[in-house]
Amino acid sequence: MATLRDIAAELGLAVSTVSRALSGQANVEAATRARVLAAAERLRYRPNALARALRRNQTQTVGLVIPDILNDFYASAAAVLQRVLEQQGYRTVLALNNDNPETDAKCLAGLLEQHVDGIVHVPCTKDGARVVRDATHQIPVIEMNRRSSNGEFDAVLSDEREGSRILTQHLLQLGHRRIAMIVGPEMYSTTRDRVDGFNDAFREERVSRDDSSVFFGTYSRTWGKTAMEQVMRRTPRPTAVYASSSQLVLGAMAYFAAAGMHVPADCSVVGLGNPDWYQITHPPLTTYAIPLREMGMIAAQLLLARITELRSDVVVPTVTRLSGHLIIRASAAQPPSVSAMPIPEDIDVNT
Amino acid sequence: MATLRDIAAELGLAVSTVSRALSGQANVEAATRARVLAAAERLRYRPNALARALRRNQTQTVGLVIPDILNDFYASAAAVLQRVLEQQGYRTVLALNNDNPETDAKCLAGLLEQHVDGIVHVPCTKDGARVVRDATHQIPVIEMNRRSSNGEFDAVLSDEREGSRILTQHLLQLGHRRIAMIVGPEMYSTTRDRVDGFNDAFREERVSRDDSSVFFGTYSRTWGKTAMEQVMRRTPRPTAVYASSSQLVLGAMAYFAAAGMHVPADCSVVGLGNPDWYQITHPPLTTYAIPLREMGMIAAQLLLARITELRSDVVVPTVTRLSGHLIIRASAAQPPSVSAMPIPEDIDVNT
DNA sequence: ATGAAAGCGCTAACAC
DNA sequence: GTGTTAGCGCTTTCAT
Repeated sequence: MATLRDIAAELGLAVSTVSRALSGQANVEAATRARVLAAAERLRYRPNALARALRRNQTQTVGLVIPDILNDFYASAAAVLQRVLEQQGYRTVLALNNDNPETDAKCLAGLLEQHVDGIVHVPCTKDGARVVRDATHQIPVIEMNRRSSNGEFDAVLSDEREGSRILTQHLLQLGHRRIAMIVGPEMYSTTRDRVDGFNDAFREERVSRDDSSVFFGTYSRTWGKTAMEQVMRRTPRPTAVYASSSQLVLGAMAYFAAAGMHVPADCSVVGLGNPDWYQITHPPLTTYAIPLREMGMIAAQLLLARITELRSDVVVPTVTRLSGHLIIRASAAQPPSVSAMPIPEDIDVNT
Repeated sequence: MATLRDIAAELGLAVSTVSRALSGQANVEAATRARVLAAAERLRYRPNALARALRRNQTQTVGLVIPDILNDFYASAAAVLQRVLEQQGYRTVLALNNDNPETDAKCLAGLLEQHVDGIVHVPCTKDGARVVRDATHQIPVIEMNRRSSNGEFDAVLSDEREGSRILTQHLLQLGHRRIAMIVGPEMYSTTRDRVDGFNDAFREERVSRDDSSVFFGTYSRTWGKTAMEQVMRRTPRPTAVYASSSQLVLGAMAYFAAAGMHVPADCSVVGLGNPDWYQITHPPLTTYAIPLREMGMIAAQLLLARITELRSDVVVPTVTRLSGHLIIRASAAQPPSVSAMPIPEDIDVNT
């Protein structure tokens, strides 16, 4: 690998001069700069980002810690975030925590050792990135999508409570009175927000929530299916289901297909989020789209701002909450006046 | 940030001793090591990966260059790859090239500057990662999924030609004679393989390919839809469609839904790949599943092997080609003896 | 078993 | 405008 020293030797200059020439600083004669550029080209010189980072004490790298790269929810935000940061000359290193606290801690620690300039984090614990705050070398952290309960960090969220309320209201206004809501672990702020929104809608519409219930589990396809089995065993049977993540939707729809039930004739369904394939489910899904791309963008910009910001005084954490929008397609309709359809037993959804 | 020097000062030791103690080397008295460990803990010492990398000339980092993080095709492989590498103590930095040659070159160059120890690359040009080979500092490159035509690199591929053949054969054996195949750009090795497999099947089944055709475009939802419009305008109309990527499937299915056509009654459909949602399309999709996770795993292992391998003698590039398997669901059936259904005009798929 | 010293490739303060 | 110097935090000979 050619280094500054090689160029300097080749040209009989000092390394510092070569450095200045290459990094476009003033105080270098035009002719000298030209010679340096030519030599750099000739020797195939590539700056060593490591050495530069060590010296300047900034890596031009940010860490992104998300639960799962296969989930459209995080991948959408990640894609935009990566692009924005790249445009500003920052690299993004991706770490996957699988919503596992231990893995999460490892990810964070790794990024710290790597001396990233900042972190965008989807927390999965109460404490969030406390590790980073406890570190001796402070770097900005932006929480995205979910929020830890320690309130020390900036956060970019979507208004899932509102989305949930709108979705539930839609169902209520269609005439549904027994609605099943399928969610993941209660410990995530998003889960609580979603449930709160669910309750808000009943309150607002002055409908008793007694006949409706919330099924807590995990945000997985399996739980979507299992929960549906439980839902359909209820008597009287719910007339609508709110599957609050794409994975849950997947499981729920698989259940209906395997059970030979028709949506929305036999049961209405609404989802949350809006991956591409929501358009081609049968029928296309009514859902509340969350502005994931915007969230990624804003998280990136906020992080950039925090990084370049004067480290001088204490900054007060900002919480940005973005609204999504209801997309009415065909999976939610009025409930049947009577529902006497028998429920099949032992359904195998894994086809 | 606490450094080795801080610990050394605290304990009245030399940095080198502290370094040895911390990195678990021999020649350190047990008592000394204990004191060092305690001090490190107390001062919240975190090793500086940058300094270590600069000194040791290896970063314990590998680069992964893929076209698109939102595409299940790449994300599946990426997820596994990341996990395997992490287990072996390597970080993965993700770079997205969008199948754009310029972006690709930038990604590669950036990774080189960052001194990654190796790269896994989905090439989008004839030359692939030639930039890396031309660099003065050689690092191993593994091509994944697609192959550049320069043959200098190891490659981990799936047998898409075979998959394509099997899928087409399935259609042929069901009785289809007019099959439309929708693909992306001819310049990708995968596209060519898929088309070759398509042709193989006709040859093998001794069926004339004259009534069937291949629609080249891009691997996008839009092209899936547009291509379908063109396909359905053909007379006589094809009885089956082979949409050779999930994005193309998405577009095609959206077309059918908007056109009010039924799969497979009005037209059979087969896909390629196997994202989760293929199970809940209406009807569930018959497809050829590609072992993406295995590919990611093998690419990771191969890269690790190349990295740790003696740099001594020239290695001859390995090509690993993995087979997938046909999944028969319900989207492909026998063709109707007669098909006289009119084709609707001006369909809006963007619902 | 421990210490001293050199140096990875770069930048930045300072001298000239 | 250019050179000299110091040093980022670490590993690794080589002495002792």
